[in-house]
Amino acid sequence: MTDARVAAILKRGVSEVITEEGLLRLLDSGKPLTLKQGFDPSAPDIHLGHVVGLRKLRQLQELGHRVTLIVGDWTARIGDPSGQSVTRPMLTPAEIEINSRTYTEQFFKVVDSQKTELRWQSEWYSQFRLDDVIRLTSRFTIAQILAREDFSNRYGSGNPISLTELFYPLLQGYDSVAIEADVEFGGMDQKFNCLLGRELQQSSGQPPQQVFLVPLLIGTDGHQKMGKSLGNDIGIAEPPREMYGKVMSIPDPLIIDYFDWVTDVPEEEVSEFREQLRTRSVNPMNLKKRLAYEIVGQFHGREAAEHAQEHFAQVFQRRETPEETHMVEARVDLRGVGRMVARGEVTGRVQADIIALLVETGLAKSRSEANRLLAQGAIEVDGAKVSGNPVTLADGSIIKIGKRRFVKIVDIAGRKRETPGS
RNA sequence: GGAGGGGUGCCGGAGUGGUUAAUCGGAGCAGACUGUAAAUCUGCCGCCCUUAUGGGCUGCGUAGGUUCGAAUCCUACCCCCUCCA
Repeated sequence: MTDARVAAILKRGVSEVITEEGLLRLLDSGKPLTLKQGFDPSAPDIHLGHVVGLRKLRQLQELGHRVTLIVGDWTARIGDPSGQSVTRPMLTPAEIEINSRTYTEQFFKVVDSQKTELRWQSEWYSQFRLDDVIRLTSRFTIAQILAREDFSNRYGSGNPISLTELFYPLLQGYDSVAIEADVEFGGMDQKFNCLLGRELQQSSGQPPQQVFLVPLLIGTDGHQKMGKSLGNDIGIAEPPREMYGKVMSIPDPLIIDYFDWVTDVPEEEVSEFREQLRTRSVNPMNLKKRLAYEIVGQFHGREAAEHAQEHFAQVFQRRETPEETHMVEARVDLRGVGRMVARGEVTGRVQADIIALLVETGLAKSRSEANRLLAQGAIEVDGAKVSGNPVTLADGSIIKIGKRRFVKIVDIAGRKRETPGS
């Protein structure tokens, strides 16, 4: 009776299910399943790439299944070698704690917290003794580990592989044993690790978990899988405008994948979009606007999505200055910026050292960078391009840097003069 | 333990005594074009002073040394990789 719903779940945003028969059998059994999802607390922010899988968890929760979220506080010490980068720095327990809190908070924006159990790897690994480690490692051979492509590539090209990295898949796999997982979820790059879990469960006398692999969403750069460290991510905790804008910046070929994997736009409509793109009967930008609207709406609500859309149209399409009420504010004492001299107390206008202002408000990393921006004509104040220093501005002036960064100046000193009490 | 190779800017990777803040590619930033797409073109891309011209400082694993002058030569040390055992 759940067949139609299950079929829908398996249709979109799925790369591979191992094994599909196994999964269907479990789903048909009527028993609430334990869906395993692990996370590495070194990266606290969830982005759309994660959402592809999280949506699947959510959908299955709605059929009555339970998610077990594993905090990888031990694997985080190693750093996931999936990919090909080298060993990462270890995290302190305090950092892990903070990251975990942020992570779970965001996690539950997609997944139902009522149907989720949170487990820490340290629950079982802190009890581990050397004989446990030996027992675990003895079940695998180097050849098995090197069967994994990124390991063998690194090995073949002479890049280092630390022994601890070889442990990563083992630990992740053993987690499945510890919680008796029925299904493990992950991106395609987790295939090897998930399969290892199956083997460990089998040799521990448990039925092997099914593996539910979702595709890897390409990031805003259009080339690499989405990841915070690559700077091509769209975080689900980002403010609506930011999120909307980032979606608008994805290259056209990604539009359909995004619709398909991270929105609820009906299948038929997505097919229509695909066709329109193919025949060029639509300006892709319009589809992207719809996409951005859907995505922002999913995380911030309809109203925020509408505002973001309007803001986008205003600032980037009509090239107007955004409403001040939503602008980032830079609180500075206009009399104290750099070495500039405050004049014109009466009108409130002062000659400000724009370079110092940019640096002090964090809009430029260094004075050199600020100078460069100025020299390249990237700075506007109150709608007029700035070509030299100093610059006349006042409390409430708006500075624009490049195409998309706007900052409103709030003069602390000025405010103080007006309201001496606060 | 032995033999060989290597550590250069965010990444890749040139450079083996001076004109090298360090060729080139990628990433990034800015400008033009535009749909905050792609492609393309242009400029920038260590820090600081300077309106600008220009100048100063730091920099090629670490610490010393040779030299008028070193990423480039010498010494010691640290780290990485490959092969043999």
